[in-house]
Amino acid sequence: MRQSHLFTKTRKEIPADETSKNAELLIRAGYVHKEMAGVYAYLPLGLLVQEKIKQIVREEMSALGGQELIMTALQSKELWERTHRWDDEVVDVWFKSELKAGGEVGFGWSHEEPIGNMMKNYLSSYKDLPVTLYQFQTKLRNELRAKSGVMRGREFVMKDAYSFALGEGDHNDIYEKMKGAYLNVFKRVGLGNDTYVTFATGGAFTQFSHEFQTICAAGEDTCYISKEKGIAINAEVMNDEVLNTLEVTREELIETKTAEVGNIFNFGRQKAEDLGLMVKTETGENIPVWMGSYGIGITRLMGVIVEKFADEKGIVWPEEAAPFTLHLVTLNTDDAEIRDWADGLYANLKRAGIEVLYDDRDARAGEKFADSDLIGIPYRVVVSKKGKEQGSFEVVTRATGEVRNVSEEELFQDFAAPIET
RNA sequence: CGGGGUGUAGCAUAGUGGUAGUGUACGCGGUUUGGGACCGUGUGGUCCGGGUUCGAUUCCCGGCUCCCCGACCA
Repeated sequence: MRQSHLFTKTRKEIPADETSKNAELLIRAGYVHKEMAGVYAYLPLGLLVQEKIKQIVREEMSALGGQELIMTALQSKELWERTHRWDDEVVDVWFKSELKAGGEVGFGWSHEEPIGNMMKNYLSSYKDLPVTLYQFQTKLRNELRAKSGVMRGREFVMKDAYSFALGEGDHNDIYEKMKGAYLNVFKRVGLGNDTYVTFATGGAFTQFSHEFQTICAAGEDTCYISKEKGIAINAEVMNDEVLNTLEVTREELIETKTAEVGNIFNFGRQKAEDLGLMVKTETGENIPVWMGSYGIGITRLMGVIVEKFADEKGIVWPEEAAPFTLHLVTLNTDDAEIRDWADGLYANLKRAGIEVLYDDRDARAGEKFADSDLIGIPYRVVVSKKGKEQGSFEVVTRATGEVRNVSEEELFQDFAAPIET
């Protein structure tokens, strides 16, 4: 994409109404627009990042047999009443509205009930199981207090998955696969070393649920972590009994601020029983199915990535989450020869399937570099008169600041996308 | 939801009971051109409703907004 066509602009000033690093940088660099407290629009650059993260999640969900769908934003009052979760006293994040024809609807803050209910149409025999579904949905939650930029909004994108299995064995199999898939996701977006499978409140069906907590100063949770044992315990369940169960001592654990980037939850048969989601067994008996639900906050994950990798100059995207792989920055744009050279390189890079943002603007070097640092694309390729004389480009790694001078041939060797076979 | 604060131009800010100033961004002219350059010039603004007053952006009341702390986060 040509940067001269990008409608967003960067800003030098820090927005007065943002104190979180993620929102400050995402706004300054032109990734998001704040519509109201806790509600952000995703602009072209922000949408590219969001789609990158979604694609990673999609690949991992697909790999374990998940099927993608999309449920509705409007939800049935009667359905939620059936599971006693319509009442504002029980669920305090509901947005609700009225139908003109009469009756109330809710705006989806979760989709466990609707998806479980819907599956009554499609699951009738043990032969239909197991099945895992997932979606990317904008969740609407009437939070009393939005905060931490995109990390805790009233409107946010979540990947939620739901599994349906005949028995505990099959369920556990899916659950463990899901755990592995989640770890792959966090590894791929560069958070592998700082993300822990965390023991947290289990609810009615199991002693624990598992959260995926990433070490992050801007996070809202507190965990006790042992790096050596790879164990993390959410402060909310931390006690002697839990320590004994997990065979770990208090002294081994370090108290750390974390952000919850995902969770996986086992409902047992209870949820299906509440909803009347039954299948026939081999012997003709009707039994409720075993359900699990699995979430990843896509937009929160984006915020966590910004928080963790940004430096004093701006955002630093890990390669797999970056809106583009290369930031092609051309200097000396008043020189037609240089401009043609850069235009040609841009065309070739695109043809080679490399994702590139081309800063073709007629601006000074300082401004272009400052913008490039702020936007945070992993590699910057500088085209200049100086380089032209030497027949090379300068490649700067955003994360480390490392500078290399490479020929066009070397550039393509380094960045050309592998041919899909 | 309890407590505290806030609101002036696209953004960031100053100031005042009597013509609202600066930076940035933006337009135009010129000098520059490898780390947000400079000179000149121009466009653009007091959250909403009520009250006090000859006159309110300023003072008072109410509302809304946004931010922070706490609570909440199944």
